[in-house]
Amino acid sequence: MDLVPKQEQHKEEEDKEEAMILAEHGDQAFGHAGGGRRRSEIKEVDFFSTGGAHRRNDDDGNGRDGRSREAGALGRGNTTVNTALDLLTTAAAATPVNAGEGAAAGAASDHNKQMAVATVEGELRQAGEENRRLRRMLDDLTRSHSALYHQLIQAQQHQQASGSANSMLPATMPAGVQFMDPRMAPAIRAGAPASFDGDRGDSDGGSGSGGEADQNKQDGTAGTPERGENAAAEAPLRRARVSVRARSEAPMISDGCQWRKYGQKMAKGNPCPRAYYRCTMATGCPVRKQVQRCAEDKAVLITTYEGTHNHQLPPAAAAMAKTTSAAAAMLLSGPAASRDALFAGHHVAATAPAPLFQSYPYASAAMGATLSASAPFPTITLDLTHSPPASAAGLHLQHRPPALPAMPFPMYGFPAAAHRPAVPLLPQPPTAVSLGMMDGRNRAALETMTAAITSDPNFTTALAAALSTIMGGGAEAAPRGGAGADAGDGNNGGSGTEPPATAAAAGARETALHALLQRLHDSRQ
DNA sequence: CGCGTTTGACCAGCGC
DNA sequence: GCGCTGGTCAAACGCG
Repeated sequence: MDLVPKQEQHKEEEDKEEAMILAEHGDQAFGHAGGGRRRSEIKEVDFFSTGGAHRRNDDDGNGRDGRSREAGALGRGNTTVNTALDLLTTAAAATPVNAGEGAAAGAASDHNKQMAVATVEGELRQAGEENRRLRRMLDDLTRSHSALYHQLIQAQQHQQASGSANSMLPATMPAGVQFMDPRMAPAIRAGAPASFDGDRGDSDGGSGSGGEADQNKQDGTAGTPERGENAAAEAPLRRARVSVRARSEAPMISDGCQWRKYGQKMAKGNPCPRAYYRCTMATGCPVRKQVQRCAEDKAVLITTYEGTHNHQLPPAAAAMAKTTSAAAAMLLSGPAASRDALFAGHHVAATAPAPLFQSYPYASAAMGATLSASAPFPTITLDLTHSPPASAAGLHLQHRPPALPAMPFPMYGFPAAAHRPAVPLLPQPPTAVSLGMMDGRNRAALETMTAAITSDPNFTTALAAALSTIMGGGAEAAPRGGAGADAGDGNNGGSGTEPPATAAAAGARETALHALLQRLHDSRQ
């Protein structure tokens, strides 16, 4: 698990990124001086698509070639943080000055040019200060995360020392992380910081070789140590389920995986049939899901996930898997008191160490998550259907509005609180965007975004990536959309009717991220 | 013809 | 032990 950014292999992209930043900021500055737009509008921030993170508008004449796909690894887990933001201040400032030197046609013209240059320099200084401030925030976040992670490792070690080998892993490992992405387990147990692992879950997710390897994992005694060593412990945990409630007219929410329907039953107390799907992205993948419409509100689609993927996931699928894994982790590692109360009558395999859950102080409330005590298995429900009313205009990006909206949806508070418990980011009730008011495409994209942001074990990295992306300038709202469109397209099983994310969804993401940043900023003042 | 869906049958767990 | 329910299987069917 490499928290260390892949700086070497992405250096070239970063260099190009810096050039892009320069161009854009220069454009902004002149635009401002001339009464035009103050800043280039950020059109899309895509955390997940293969190319979206670096996709941008070509208005500045620096259109990207095919390398953007490769560079897009940032959204899939490239932990590279563009920390070269300050460079634009000095480098960009030099450009207009030089441009002005050779154009001295007259005294009045010179004066105007000097005024313009002064304005530009002021703008650039402001931008530089803002960049530095953001970097400080990022550093703080990184430190906070490291501290929390250290707590987690300590808890693991403590558990390992005091408990049996079998009980250790389920007790300390977020179950979903373990099962949804077994590759993370060794690194976590070794104390290595987890990284936004989307890059590994996507690159060859659908390749035959990967499938073979996955099959080996599946067929062998253990593709990963924990599968073999903790087979007994896995059994109960695998029964944990994560249910996602979302308003959708589509027969199935787009989660990036391939599913095959293997059954349908009429469930008691619900006129709508329940469909059973199993993951077909790899042979033998044990993950299954149930899809059923809510009896009370047929517009609400209830998707329940169970099991662990034994294969690599495309970005979109990884995002959803992370959502479920985070939820499962919260479910299985939550504070004993509340969980036991909720799960009275259910046996939960292990008790989570307090430090682990301390990093999720608001998780349940923030995510709108509810725990079911009546379900046959421990089930956590992520209710994405309820959210305070808000203007749909919140979907549209307002570039640094005076008063940024609150978190677009409850889950946004989760990571902030998770990794900066000392900063009261969450207590405010969520307002802004109601998922229930969004159309299916926006919602799917937002859910995907939510997934990555809220469930990523290394939120700092995710935030860093997002910051880097945003600071990189306005990304083009590509027609194919972000949200792992590439990976999300060839999936959805037979009912793949959900379109890729839209620009509106990207706008929502931007707004959300701005809100997050604003809260971080406010919290520090 | 291959693949995915449909649908009735079968099985296991649970409560009474 | 029996019945109910959830979950899965597998043959039949439909579609491209």
